[in-house]
Amino acid sequence: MKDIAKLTGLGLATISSYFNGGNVREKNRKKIEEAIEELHYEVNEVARNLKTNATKTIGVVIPELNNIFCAEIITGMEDILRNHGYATMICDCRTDKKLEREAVEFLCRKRVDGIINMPVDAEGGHLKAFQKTGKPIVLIDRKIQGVSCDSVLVDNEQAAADAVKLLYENGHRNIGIIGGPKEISTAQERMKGYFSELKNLDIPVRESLVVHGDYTIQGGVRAMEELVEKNPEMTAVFVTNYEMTMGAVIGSNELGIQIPDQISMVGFDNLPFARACNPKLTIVSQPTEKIAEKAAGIMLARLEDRDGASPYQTEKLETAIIPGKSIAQIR
Amino acid sequence: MKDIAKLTGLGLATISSYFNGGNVREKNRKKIEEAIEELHYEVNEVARNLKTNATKTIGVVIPELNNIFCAEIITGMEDILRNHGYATMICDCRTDKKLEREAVEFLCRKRVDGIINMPVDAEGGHLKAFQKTGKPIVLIDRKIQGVSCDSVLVDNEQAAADAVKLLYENGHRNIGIIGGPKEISTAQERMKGYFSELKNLDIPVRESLVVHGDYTIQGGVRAMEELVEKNPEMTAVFVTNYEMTMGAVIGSNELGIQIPDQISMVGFDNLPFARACNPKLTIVSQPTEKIAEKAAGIMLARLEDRDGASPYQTEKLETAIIPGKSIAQIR
DNA sequence: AACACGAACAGAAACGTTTCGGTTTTAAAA
DNA sequence: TTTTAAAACCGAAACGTTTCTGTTCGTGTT
Repeated sequence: MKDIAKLTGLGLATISSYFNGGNVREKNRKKIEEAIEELHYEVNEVARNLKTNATKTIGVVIPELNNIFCAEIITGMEDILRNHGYATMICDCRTDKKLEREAVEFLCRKRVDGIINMPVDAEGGHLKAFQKTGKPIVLIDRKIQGVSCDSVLVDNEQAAADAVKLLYENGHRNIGIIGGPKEISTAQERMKGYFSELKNLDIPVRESLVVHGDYTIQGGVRAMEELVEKNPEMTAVFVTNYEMTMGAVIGSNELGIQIPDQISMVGFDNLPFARACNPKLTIVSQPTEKIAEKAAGIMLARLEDRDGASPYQTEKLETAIIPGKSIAQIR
Repeated sequence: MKDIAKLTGLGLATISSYFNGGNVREKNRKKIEEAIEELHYEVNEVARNLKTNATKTIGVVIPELNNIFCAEIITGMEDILRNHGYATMICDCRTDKKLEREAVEFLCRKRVDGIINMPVDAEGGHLKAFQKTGKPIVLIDRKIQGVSCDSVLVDNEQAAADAVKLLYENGHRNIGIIGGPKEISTAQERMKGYFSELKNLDIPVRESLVVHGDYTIQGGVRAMEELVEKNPEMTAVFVTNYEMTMGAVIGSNELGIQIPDQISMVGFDNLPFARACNPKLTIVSQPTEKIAEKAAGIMLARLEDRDGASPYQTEKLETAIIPGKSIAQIR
């Protein structure tokens, strides 16, 4: 920049102004552009970062990158953020609370301008330190108790209720559920939707029809085996996340159970997989693209608006059921 | 840091030395640590970056984040890199050459210390500008002509040959192939492996058995339909990437073709999906974890070693065939 | 006790920007 | 032409480190 100043005879401030959209007289603008060309100048963002105390980088902490649900959301967010000049630093914490905390600390040290987090630790202790910096946090998919910040969620209760209702309408009364880890809010909500809809429909809850998996493929396999073994009269299963849906499909394949002839199934997430199943799976689909948009949008709003005082918002998005052929009409 | 100096009565250089693993007398070390505690000091990495002209950040440019193959590799790399203090900036270029170039430019502006790229543009023009900075580039999965740098690849030709051989051993003689885009090196190599193994086995090539897809699900569906329509005598199909494998499965489901009774299949990548298929799919599996390790390892070596003059290396890793139940023994 | 020598320390300069307060230029109004 | 307000410009200081060039300190040797 000094060289440019020298070459053009202008002051540093003017050059800086040029780069930051300030007002510069046309002929000077020309001179500057010539100088840039000649010197192959490129602004040093690091120096700028130091001075402005902002890195134009936002950190993303997620439980598993190689989980399509996460990957889809990140793809969407990264796109939007990058189009606004923000880089995305991703940290995969392998669904481990300790690693999650470390990831946040790491990003903190890297001085990201904000963090988007799909939390593993429902207590939220891992975010406390970062929050003290006053920089924005956006939670996605799962809510957290202690941390006051924006979040974008999905109406999981409604999603589960819809799934149960759909099965009911097709004549099913013995509907099993493969739920998620009890401490994760999405799992609680989906479970709640299941219970409330059963109650709604005057179907008594049977404990043996309720199994808790751990949101993994292997967990889905085991849960499916358990359900089938314990409930010979069961006619349908609702599986509450993608990995376990895969597991449930694997499980029924390996048990030799025909879907939907012997058991009907409603899965969760990932349309391509559902479509690749034989028969095509009926699933609850989450609006990943919208989640990404909302999360990135809120983050950008917090970062660009100086009137940061707007109250924290919680977006709740609707899911949809994508019909397949995995539900048998019975009776 | 100045405050720390003031508080301890030490000089700036000593404090800096303390933070960079230099020698500091024990009592001074203590003093410094107390001061840090009292001031809640944390080093400002941005300032450090400015001074050292390194950001401890490496950029990753890939065609699609939400493609398990990419996601798995990134997961592995990110883990390793972060454990060495490096952050990972991910750019998903949506399999678009123009976006890929923009991504590289973006990362260049962000002053990443190196770029790991799974290239979309086989010409490699998008990397030229970055290469001029003298910073390291590591190519993964696909090779490129013009750019001289390290790369870590997979032995695609062997992979394809293995698949064909396996089908042959099970009695198949009319083996179709769903190949990838002609300009992508992995697709070329897999195709080459198919041809050379056929030749090896004295099976004449039939043009109608060779279809080029575009590495997408939809492309796989279409390719499968085309193959089936054109080749009533075909008994087996080899599909050469994950998305198209999914597509081929979808296609045969929708055409009502039984696997493996009517057509045998060997797919590519993603064990969980293969296992979830009914029947379980036999696939060629790429060593994503190893690719990640190698790529991150090479990158770190380039960054840490000052004798950067070591010659560029090209790692070629072996694939494996994971047996399923999608191959029928015929004749 | 004097000496030498390496380890430990000190201070200033530099990295490349932005920004603040103040000055000059420009163009419109009188 | 003069006046005036706004627009454009200038240079120094600052952001928080690292590093270079010396200086001082500690320790073991004669």
